Amino acid sequence: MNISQAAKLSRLSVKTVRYYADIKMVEPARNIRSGYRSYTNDDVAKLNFIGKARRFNFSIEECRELLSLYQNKNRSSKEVKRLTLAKIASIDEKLKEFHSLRNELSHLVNCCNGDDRPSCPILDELSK
Amino acid sequence: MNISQAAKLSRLSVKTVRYYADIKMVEPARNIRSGYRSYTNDDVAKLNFIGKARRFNFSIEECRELLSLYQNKNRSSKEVKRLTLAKIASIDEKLKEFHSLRNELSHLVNCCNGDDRPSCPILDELSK
DNA sequence: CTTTACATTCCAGTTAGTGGAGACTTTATA
DNA sequence: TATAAAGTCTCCACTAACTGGAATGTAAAG
Repeated sequence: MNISQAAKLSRLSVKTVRYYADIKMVEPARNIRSGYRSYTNDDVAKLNFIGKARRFNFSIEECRELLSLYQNKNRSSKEVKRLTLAKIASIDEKLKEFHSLRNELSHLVNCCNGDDRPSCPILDELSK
Repeated sequence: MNISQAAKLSRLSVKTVRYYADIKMVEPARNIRSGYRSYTNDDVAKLNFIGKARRFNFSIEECRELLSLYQNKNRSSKEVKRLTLAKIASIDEKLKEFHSLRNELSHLVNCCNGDDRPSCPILDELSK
């Protein structure tokens, strides 16, 4: 199938699918006459896999690792679990950061009148 | 003072301070003989302000807005409060996303043996 | 006078794509 | 069959907010 069909089936944009070909993540065969990329169902399965992994916040490089584990039928689940635990840890870090940011900002907002006068505890804090 | 002194006082890197000059956020005077950037205490205060706002997750463009409000002694606190509330809302969105990611991933991890056998519910989910 | 430290500009790379131009192929319509 | 429209190709530029490095220039110290 052509790229737009593969894109539709994997719910990715054509541009993204082409990008994944460029970075050698999912390299389809080529139609010799037209030069068009020619995707198999297997290629689409890989695209789907990557799309889902990306939505799970795995980076492109992590997707590459997962994809190679996915394709290796003799792999152990240990490595996959390790990657996933690392991802959870990094998400936890971001959660912590954002939680504390949220707290600080909402504290400041609560102190700010938000009226037409110039006095502003938010700016005061930022300039300390 | 020269750029490295300004960088030290504002706890930013020299590269970053130079970058803020390039994008016309904090444009110092120049020493005519050497061409070196010459920072005043006021410039350092601005750098500090930006550094803090960046740590609060405000984008460069938002920093620009905040900085102009900061410098306008007749500003109303309304606008600052509006920007800050919008920032809180966007942080809340990210928190939500990351929370649900975390839940899904930790569910998968709990289902995965993490041993030397190939069976892996994480990969199974990603390939669905 | 030379070494060293600090400064300058400019170019490239980072992440993960997205947008657009210009050219070519395929498909649909008149 | 001619033409128009749709799909695809490659290549380049842009996004955010810096960071790293090269080549070059200036200032301070010994």
